[in-house]
Amino acid sequence: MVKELDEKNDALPDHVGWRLWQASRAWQAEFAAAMRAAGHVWFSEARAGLLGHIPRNGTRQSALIERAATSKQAVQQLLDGLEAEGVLERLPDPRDGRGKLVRYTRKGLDALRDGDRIKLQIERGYIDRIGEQRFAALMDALRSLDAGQADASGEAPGSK
Amino acid sequence: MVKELDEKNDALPDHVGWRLWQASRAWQAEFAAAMRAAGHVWFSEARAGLLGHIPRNGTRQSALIERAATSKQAVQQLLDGLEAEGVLERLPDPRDGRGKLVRYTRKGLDALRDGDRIKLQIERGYIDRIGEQRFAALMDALRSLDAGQADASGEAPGSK
DNA sequence: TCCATATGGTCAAGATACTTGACGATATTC
DNA sequence: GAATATCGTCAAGTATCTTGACCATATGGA
Repeated sequence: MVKELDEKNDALPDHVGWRLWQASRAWQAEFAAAMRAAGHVWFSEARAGLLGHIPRNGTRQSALIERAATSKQAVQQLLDGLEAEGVLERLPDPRDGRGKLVRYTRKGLDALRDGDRIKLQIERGYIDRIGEQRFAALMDALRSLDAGQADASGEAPGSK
Repeated sequence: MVKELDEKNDALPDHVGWRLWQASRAWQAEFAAAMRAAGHVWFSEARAGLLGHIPRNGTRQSALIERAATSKQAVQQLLDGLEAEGVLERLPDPRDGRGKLVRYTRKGLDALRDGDRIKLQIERGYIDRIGEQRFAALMDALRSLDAGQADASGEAPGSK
């Protein structure tokens, strides 16, 4: 592999968005690999994104749709898949004949447990890499960022 | 919309991975919306991810494949699309009969220019939200994280 | 020089994730 | 009750990415 001279590393991006994207991708790849290695072969990033919005005690499907920033149909399809995998189950909502409740199965709760363990492992790795202080500053900044936008931002698509 | 009592906010995730993912998604949504509003309707996140690996003076397709963490076929398909949109063009590599060079068209360079402007706008918004210091700490942590892993990490798939 | 092997790129087919549009069933509001 | 809104589903299409197979050109060594 010859290093061409006229292709010297002419500035790859170094702005917040790029850095966030790269960091997020790296984290997800590491996490997904560990989850699959732990036997949760059904795991995918899209599914993880949805599960992140489902608290341990379950939720109503409609509430889930509000939280996730996608269309209700996308949420539904992910739920279909997770239900077929036996990670979740859907029950009729006793308080609303139209609604459904989503909750974890035993298998789903096991996955959450493994996920928590893996998260801690990855976090330890990060602290080793950049130090406790930088890591704390990172979390602080990310939390502030989140808090600062909660209101504005965009509409979920497909909600016609 | 009635607030059910037994559904009170039972801990949504608050770990690095989740925060990074949310922050990354928010940034990308904001950026993509602004790009499309600026007339670059061909813009998508996947395409942006690829363009981020193409320096302004172009690159060889094979070098691009090394940088992007996906299969050569995925890269090719994205390039096909971007070429069809007139954002990029591919030329035969004069130094390697097999190779191709990828470079921006006028349209592509215009988009890069608008992109730079939008990035700065978003960055200013972030600084307004969380303050200069937190923002600097965020960038510092993200850069350290990136530097600290450059070596390890995973193989690109599909490279059989 | 010629052959084996590696590399750069393409074609094709399938899986996943997501989007839009249309539609029933139940709630809510007046 | 009737009009309207909400909840969920079905169906079809698009974008992205994956794997596998395949040529064409380079490269390295006998």
